[in-house]
Amino acid sequence: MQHIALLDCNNFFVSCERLFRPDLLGKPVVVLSSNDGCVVARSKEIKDMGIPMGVPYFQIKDMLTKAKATVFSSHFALYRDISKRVFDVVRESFPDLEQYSIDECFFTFESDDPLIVAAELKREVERQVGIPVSVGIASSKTRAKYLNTVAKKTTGLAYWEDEKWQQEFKLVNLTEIWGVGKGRTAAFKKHGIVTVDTLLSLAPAVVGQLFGVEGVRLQAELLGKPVLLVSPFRLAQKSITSTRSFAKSSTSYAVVEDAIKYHLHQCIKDLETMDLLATGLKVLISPGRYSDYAFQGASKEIILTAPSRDVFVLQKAVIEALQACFRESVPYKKAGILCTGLVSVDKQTPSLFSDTETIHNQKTNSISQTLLSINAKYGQPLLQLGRTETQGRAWQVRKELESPSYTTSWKEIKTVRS
DNA sequence: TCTGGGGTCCTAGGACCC
DNA sequence: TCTGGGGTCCTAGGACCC
Repeated sequence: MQHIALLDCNNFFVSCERLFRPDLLGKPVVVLSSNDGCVVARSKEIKDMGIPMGVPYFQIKDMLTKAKATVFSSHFALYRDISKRVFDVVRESFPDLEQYSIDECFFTFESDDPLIVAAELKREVERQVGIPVSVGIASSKTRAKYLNTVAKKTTGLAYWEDEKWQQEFKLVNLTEIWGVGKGRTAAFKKHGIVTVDTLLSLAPAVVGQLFGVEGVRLQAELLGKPVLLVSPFRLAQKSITSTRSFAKSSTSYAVVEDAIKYHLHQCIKDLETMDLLATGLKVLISPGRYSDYAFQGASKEIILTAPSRDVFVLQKAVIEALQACFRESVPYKKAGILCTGLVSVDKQTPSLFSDTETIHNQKTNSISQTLLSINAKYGQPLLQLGRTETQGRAWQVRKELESPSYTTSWKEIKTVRS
């Protein structure tokens, strides 16, 4: 029988931090989002205290201190590295896995006793990497997702026979289902639909009429008929963004421009890594979401005459766009760049109008390359075109509680004595 | 004082065309 | 007084996810 499994790391960011701080096992730990803004990962002890996901740090700081919780800023270089190690182990047994997020993957397999297969994999990941994982197994992705949450509450493994689905699934609240958020919950509720069985009792045509294609898809998936397929092939990425909130808002053009340049460089670095070019760029600037200026955000899109990742071409365009949408007197709290229309370098179509630009690009490309390689060697961002660190301090993020780079920097590698 | 960042997909509505 | 209909393409914004 064909099964779809979802393997998910338990409290992933917390588990990564604990890997190098085994003294924190069994103790309350949280990891914060960028800027030390919100809680994005919680240990079981924290969840048991009733602290919800995504709550602002400042609101629960006292509570955490009282509980003697350990608090970390997020450390993505570490998490990405550990993530890769987890999937490398899964890939040994299931080479066609589909990586769904930094801490989850789907894979398919055939077996009459799926729990044995999953138990073996769980053991192996935990032995080789040390990150605890849970596996849910079912006949559709949406069902597997749900069983993963069941697994997390029990032994870390879950698989249900048909009978069990009939009995147990009926009264599950739709809010617990993958793909049902605030909007869809409200739409369902308007028609008196709250639990899984009510949705399943409707004819597909009715569901389609009321809730569109997404509704029909969801209904089939919940019935155990797979609509979303597991595929190892990642579709080409469609956009790259780099955005960040400032530690303090600012009305200074120079500060915002500096942030924009920084994000452009981050995007170019990603384009370089993925060997892609961008056809469009968008400059995004916005004030604090909770300030009086909340709706004064602005953005400006630029369509390039030819796909590019040349820092000279892009920076010029981006600064023009910023000047066009920047407003004096608005206190900006966030800035960023969105790259769209990504194309791979070998599929690049030369522009009808870009004769001169091509020549220009060849010259400037080598300068861009040189900048990138210097930065890659010495750790970025050492050298950036037209940018100095003089404005940097003004918008830099807070990251006061970051753990050492145990696995990605030789300088910070852990010393073990015996 | 202090409220994340990076993605994808869908839909409604405007612009445009014949 | 009376002012088309149908199609495509694009974009902004919303919903959702981790």
